[in-house]
Amino acid sequence: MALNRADVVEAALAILDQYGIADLTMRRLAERLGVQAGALYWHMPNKQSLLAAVSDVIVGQVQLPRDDPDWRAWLPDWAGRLRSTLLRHRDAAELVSTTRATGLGGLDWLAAPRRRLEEAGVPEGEAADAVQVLAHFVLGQVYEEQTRAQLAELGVSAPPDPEHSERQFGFGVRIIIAGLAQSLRIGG
Amino acid sequence: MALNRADVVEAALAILDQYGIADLTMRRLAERLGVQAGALYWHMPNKQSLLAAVSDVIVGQVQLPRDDPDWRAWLPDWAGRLRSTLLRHRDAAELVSTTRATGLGGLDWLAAPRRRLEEAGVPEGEAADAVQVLAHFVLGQVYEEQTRAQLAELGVSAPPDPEHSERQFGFGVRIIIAGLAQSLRIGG
DNA sequence: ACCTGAACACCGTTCAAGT
DNA sequence: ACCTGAACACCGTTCAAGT
Repeated sequence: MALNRADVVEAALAILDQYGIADLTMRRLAERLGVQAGALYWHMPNKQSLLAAVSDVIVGQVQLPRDDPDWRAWLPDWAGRLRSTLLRHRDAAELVSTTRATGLGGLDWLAAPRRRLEEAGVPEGEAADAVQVLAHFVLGQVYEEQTRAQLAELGVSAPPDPEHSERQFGFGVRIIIAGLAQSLRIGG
Repeated sequence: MALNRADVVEAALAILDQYGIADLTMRRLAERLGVQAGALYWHMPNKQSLLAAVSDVIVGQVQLPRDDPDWRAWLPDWAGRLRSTLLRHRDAAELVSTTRATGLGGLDWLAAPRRRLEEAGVPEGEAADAVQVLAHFVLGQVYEEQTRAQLAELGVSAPPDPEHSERQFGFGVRIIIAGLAQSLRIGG
């Protein structure tokens, strides 16, 4: 059977998970699919689009928290889910960061937290900015976690303490939520 | 005269500023220095180290704010200086982010803000975490600013509104400072 | 000590030609 | 419609050999 776009993206994600972003090359991907490298360009315009598609799949896996009347509980929950989804895929934070920066991703995965803040009475623009702050923190934090974990795998550095990462993450999220609560001066 | 490490790093920074990180290749760098690519490996162990060295030069250019009895004024000042230093060099946010994640940078450029918080009475560990939150935000924000600016240069997207970036940055910094002030419950 | 020349093992992308 | 084969223009890195 002939290949389709979804097959290509799925195989790319599998390579990412197993070998990391450095080994996610068009040639390796083609090999895994039993096809020549050039064939991939029938399904994708270029590598950037492929990476964006993989990024979309990953952030699409973030499950939204149940409704909670308190946005100060809902938002940390969401941030935690984003983090654990990223941690499930190798180099995911790096991939999602670059995709976000280039604006090539086709999924507006910050829409949900943005809407949650707007429901709480935060004006549109501020809700967008607020979610951006949180997203930058989560991506930056997980990026570092994932890089350090891989360096440890190579024996370059000591393995990172998972509890420390957890604490650091919680601390950052709390700070941002507290700052939001004060700056936006809103209720539940 | 024979080349030295400093010459190599300086030339690398010049290429970064002019052409961006994608064009900062060992071969182009060698060409600019009038030398064969292999010669660079006499001065640097590999490309990663070169990038880390360039990153060190950039973050080393951040000038510290004058002493201010109020850390709530000092820290935003520092964040603003970090941002403008990054904006002066093409792709600097991306470069510094990856260097930070890999831990290859030789410069502890977060030491100053960390110390400033400790002087204000924040316990060591919390000061480090707090500065980390701020750093992740600045890097993430500028990363996006720089990528969008380059996309606009290529005519791919509309040029970003500098006032919007400014406002968004100020908003994020304010949120984080407010959150810190509340979570750490410290004085001037 | 510092660099050349040349190679090795790769990349992403294009495109005429095949089926 | 979908893929092959082969090329183009690159990469980072190594290393014997030169000066």
